[in-house]
Amino acid sequence: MLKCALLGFLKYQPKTGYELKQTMDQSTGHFWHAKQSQIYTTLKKLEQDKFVISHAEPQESRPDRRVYTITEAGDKVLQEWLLEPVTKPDTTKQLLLLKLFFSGKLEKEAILTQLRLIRNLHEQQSKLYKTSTPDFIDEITALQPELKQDAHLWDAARRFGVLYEKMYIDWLDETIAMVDVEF
Amino acid sequence: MLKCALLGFLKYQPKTGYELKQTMDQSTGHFWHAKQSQIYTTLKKLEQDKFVISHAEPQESRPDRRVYTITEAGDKVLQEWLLEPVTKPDTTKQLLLLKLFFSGKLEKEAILTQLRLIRNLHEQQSKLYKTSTPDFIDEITALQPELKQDAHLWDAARRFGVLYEKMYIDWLDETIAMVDVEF
DNA sequence: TATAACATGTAACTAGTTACATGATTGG
DNA sequence: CCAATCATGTAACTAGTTACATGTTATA
Repeated sequence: MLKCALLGFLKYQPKTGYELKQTMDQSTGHFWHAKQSQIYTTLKKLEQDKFVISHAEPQESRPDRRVYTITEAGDKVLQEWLLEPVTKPDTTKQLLLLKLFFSGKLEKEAILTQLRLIRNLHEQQSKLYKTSTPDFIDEITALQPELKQDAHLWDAARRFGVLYEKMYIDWLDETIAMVDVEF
Repeated sequence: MLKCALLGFLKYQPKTGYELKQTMDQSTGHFWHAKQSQIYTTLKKLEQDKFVISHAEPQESRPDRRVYTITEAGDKVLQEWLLEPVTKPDTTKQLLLLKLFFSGKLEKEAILTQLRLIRNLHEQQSKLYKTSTPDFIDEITALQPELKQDAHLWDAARRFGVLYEKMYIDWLDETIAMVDVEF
């Protein structure tokens, strides 16, 4: 699906592999991510399939920037993919839950330490999402009114992050309390 | 990590690949799953590494059951894995969010249909988790008191499922309402 | 003086999915 | 009679990760 994600970003504007990585990290990072190396190999495949074309922009003292542009064929597959409904919930893999599931024989403190460590991480993550974005939507709407709806959906995805982190922390607090009592 | 999950289950008792699949689906299914084929190939690797041993139990009119047992070496790696803390939050991939993120140019009804479809799925999923388990913990504690703590952690994992589905549905309702107003 | 940002990519690997192949028994 | 359950596995594939390789410029 990374293919479709890259096409999605390139639909807005042509970008290099390097820029795509940054854009992803800043926007879809919390629900879709990829390593730089995978982005480069996927772009190569997309170009073989003629869903994107690239041209090299020479630079002094740096490797050429290879800028990718979506083609009509690419636009078509993107459109088809967007219209094809998601028909099953994502099966997420949660390492922490897996480990916890098998941790019944561990010492109380080992479990609590683990849970508190993860709690800190989620606390931090939570803060990242809380930058207010109604403003941001107003700004986009003022500058690029054609992106108004896009901006609302971007914010919906951000909201998911906010609610997810809140839920996660609530669950951790409840679980920490339970371990405290039962172990 | 499937390796560790399989070792975790085999620690409780020897099982076949087929049984491991069923056990996973019923217990860790919502945060860790695997296809039957992957389970078989992973068991083979675990046996090469001497972390499990297997023996064939002949059966009439069916393939032999190949029952896997965890070895001492396997127990050791399991233990090490359990003690090694998880130091970063899971990066989950959410196909629905990815698609939604790029759906700004879709028709209002296409988006709403998609969101409602997913809402149904999560509604169903949600019901699966809501079977009360305080009873179940009491039962385990009565029959196998040595598993009492395990049972509490299994229930914590289930609780995560409950809270996750609730959060997801809340977010969907909020997003559906937003699309209704803004599109 | 070191490290982050810029900028590209390949090779080897691990993980996971899909499709195939086989075949009896049980329940609706 | 058809589908589900039991029960094993392989082959080919896609997806994703880790490690390597190169080299400049700006900033702290």
